Amino acid sequence: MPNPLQVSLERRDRLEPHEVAIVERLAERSKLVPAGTDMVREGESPQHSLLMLSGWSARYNILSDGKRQISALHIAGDFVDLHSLLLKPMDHSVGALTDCTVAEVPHTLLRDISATAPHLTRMLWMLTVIDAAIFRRWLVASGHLPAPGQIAHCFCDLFVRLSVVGLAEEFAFDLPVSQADVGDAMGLSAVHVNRCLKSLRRDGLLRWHGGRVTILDWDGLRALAEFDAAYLNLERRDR
Amino acid sequence: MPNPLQVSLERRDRLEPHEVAIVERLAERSKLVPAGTDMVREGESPQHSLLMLSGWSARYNILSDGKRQISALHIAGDFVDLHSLLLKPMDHSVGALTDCTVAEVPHTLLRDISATAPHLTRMLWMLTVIDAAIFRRWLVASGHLPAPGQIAHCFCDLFVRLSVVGLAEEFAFDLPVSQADVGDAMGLSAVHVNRCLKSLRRDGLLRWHGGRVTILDWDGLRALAEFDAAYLNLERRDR
DNA sequence: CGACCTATTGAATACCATCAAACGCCGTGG
DNA sequence: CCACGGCGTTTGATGGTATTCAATAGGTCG
Repeated sequence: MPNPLQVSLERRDRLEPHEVAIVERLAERSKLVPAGTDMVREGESPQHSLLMLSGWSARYNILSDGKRQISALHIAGDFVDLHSLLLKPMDHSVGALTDCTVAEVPHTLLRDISATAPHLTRMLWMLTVIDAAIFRRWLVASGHLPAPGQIAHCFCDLFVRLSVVGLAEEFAFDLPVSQADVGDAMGLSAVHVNRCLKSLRRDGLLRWHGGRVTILDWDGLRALAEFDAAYLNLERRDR
Repeated sequence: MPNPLQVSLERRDRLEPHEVAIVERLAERSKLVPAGTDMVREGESPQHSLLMLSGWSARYNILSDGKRQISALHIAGDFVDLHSLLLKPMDHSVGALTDCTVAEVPHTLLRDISATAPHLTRMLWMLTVIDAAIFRRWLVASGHLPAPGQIAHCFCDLFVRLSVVGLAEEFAFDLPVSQADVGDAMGLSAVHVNRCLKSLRRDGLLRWHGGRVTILDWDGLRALAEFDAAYLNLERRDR
C-alpha cells in the first residue's frame, strides 16, 4: 500500500522508480502524536520535517488575547512543515487535533534529495507552493465571502483534498474536530459557526453530525463557496 | 548595482560567485508593464516567471460579484509567479498597480538551475515559502485583528520588506496605490479603510498623504498589528 | 473649464461577537 | 442504578463593527 505522500505526488506527476524508493524511505520513521499535543512549536528550529500519515493537525498561532488562530488544517499526505528545511525558526506551531501518526524526515535527507534528485525536489517544492495556493484561497474566501460561504469553502477544500488520498467516500467524509476548531480556522466564533452550519443544513447543502460530514448538494455548496479546485493542481503533468 | 533579487537572497544566505552570476542573468530580459494592465492572467500557463525589478503589483482574483480580492502586494525583488514553474494553470492574475519593470525568466532556465545548482534552487524555493509565510500572516491578521490592526499589519509588513531592498527610508516609504487598493487587499470597503486611517492618524501612529507613508510610532503600530518580522526570515544562515 | 478619480464624511443597515443559559452525550464514581 | 461533571452543541439577547448608499470636497488632467 503506497503511503499518502506518494499518492499525493503521483496525482500531480509520474514518479520514476528511484523516486518512489526515496518517497518510501521518507515515511520510514513514524511516531504517534496524541490529540491535543504539539508536534512542533513556534520558535523551534527543528532538524527534521513532519509528514502526516494519519490524523488531523492544525497550524496555528496564539495571539496576545490568548486566542488561537488556525491558518491551515492538515491531513494524511501533507508535509506539514517541509518549509522548516528553509525557514527557521518556526513562526507558528503545529498541533494534533486528533491522534496522529507522523513521519520525521531528517533535513539532511531532504538536502541530499535536493542535491541529487532534481525532479523529486521540484515535486516537494510543488507541495509547498500548493500549500501557498491554499493559503491564498483561504485569504480570498475570508476577504470576500460571508461566514457561511467561508465555511462552505473550507468543506469543499477538505472534501477534495481528502478524496485525493482516499479518505472521502461519495460526498462524505469523517471530520473529527469540533466546531470551535473550525471557528479558530475561519476567524469566527464557535457560536457563529454553529448558526452558519444550521443555515447550510436548512438550505439542504450539507449535514455534519457525529463527526461525519455529508455533502447533500455539491453544486450548491460550490456556488456558495465560489469553489474551483483548480488551485489544488490535480492534473497530472510534467512538473 | 546588484538587482533587488540578489539583495533579497543575500539577506538570507551567502551566495557563491557562480550563483551571483546566475542571479544576474535572471534579470537580463526586462520589460515594462504599464499601470493598470495585467502581467499574467488567471487560466494562463506561462512559460516564464516574472521577477519584479521596480513598481508595485498585486495578485488578485475577480469574484462572482465583480469585486477584486487582492491576496498579495509585490515590490522590487519579489518573484511574483515563480510558482508558475510548478503550478499550472494560474489560479489568479497579477496586475500592475503602478508602471512596473519586470524580468521574464524562462522556465527552461529555472529548470536548468534546479538540475545543476542545488543551493540556489533551495534559495528560490525559500522565496516561495516566505511568500507562503506572508500569506499565513495575512490570514492570521485577517482572522483575528479588527480592521485598524489589519491595516497596521499591512503597513508593518510593507515597511520591512521595502527596507530589505532599500526602498524605505527612516520610518517612511512611498506607497503609490489608492485606499481602494488597500481595501481590496484587506477585504475591507474603501470607506472603512479611510475611517481606519483616520483613527491611526488620530492615535499618532502614522500618516499617509500624497502617496507617502510616514510611521510616527513604530512600537505602537507593531503592538496594534501584533507584528513580529520573524516570519520574513531576515537572518543570514545556511539554507 | 469640466471630467474624472480619490478622499472624506454622514446615515441606515447587515453581519458577527459576546454574554448567558440550556441541552445532549458520555464518562466517572457514589 | 443514578448523580454528577465536563465537553460540545444549540439557542436567545444585545452591542459593536463594518457595509452600503449617498453626498461633498479636493486634486489632476484633458
